[in-house]
Amino acid sequence: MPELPEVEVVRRGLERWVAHRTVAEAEVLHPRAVRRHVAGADDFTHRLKGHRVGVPSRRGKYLWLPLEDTPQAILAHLGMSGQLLVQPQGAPDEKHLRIRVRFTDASPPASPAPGPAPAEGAPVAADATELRFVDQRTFGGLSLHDTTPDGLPDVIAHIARDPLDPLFDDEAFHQALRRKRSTIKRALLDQSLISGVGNIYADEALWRSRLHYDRPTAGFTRPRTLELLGHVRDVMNAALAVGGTSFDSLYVNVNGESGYFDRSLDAYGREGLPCGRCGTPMRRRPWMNRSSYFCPKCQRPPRVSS
DNA sequence: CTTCGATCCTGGTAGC
DNA sequence: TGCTACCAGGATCGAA
Repeated sequence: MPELPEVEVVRRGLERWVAHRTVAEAEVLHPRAVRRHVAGADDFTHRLKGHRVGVPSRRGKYLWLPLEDTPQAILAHLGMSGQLLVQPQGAPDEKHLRIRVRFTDASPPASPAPGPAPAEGAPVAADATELRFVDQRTFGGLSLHDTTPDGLPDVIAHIARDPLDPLFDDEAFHQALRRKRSTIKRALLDQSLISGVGNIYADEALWRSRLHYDRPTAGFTRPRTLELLGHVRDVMNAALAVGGTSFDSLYVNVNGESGYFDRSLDAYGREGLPCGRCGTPMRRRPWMNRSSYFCPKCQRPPRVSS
């Protein structure tokens, strides 16, 4: 369940290992992984071939690799279980390998290869690596899109800036909340309002803010909105500081190492465990076909709650 | 127009 | 043991 910090960790890995390399060949092993590329798998592979990858960018949970000297980019979304791995060529295929991209050139010099060291007596060129998209549940995928003049893939123009973006507009976000007839957790997960927040960090930020997930947004005061945004940024920065998070064992960062931190979360997944502030057992409630975790004492439900 | 719920997918696990 | 049911959940789409 990669959210913004995990995706940013992947982006950094791609910048390190894939930027400025030229695509030799792409191979689609599962058509569903390119379903957002409407022209199909063959078109996807043909159009990648021979292009040089630029510096990866990210907005919210989306990341993309610009193709240099073209107005196009490879857009990636990891969905729930997607991984982008940089693996030595010849490493065994992962069980859920969906897309493979080989390059004509090596990684930048002076770079130790990711992954396990080559077996003794069978040396592998240190930078003979390829990019792999691995995804058990195939909610994620890759696709090629035209970019807008500011470099954004056109299909994600509706995705809002994320809270770590210097151009994120706190005041505009607050006014949007006030206009909504919605509740705060729904709003936090609405990628057209604020991007990059998923179920885990939403629960964490709400716990820190002592806000119940069903609280209506219309009555939010500016200080309350700003405090919440502060906590959203804090939980994301904390996760970034330890190299991304989530405890779903499916998630592995771009170098093939586990990106999950051991730090216990304060809310998510803590049903029945004591609240870190007041000791009250935390609760889990079914919510939008998933779960919300909260402290029933610190995070009181609104009066008019379903 | 906004809001909201169903749906996609697969592997792990709980329960019988 | 072997089966079923359920759970994880981001984004999209269509219904209300």
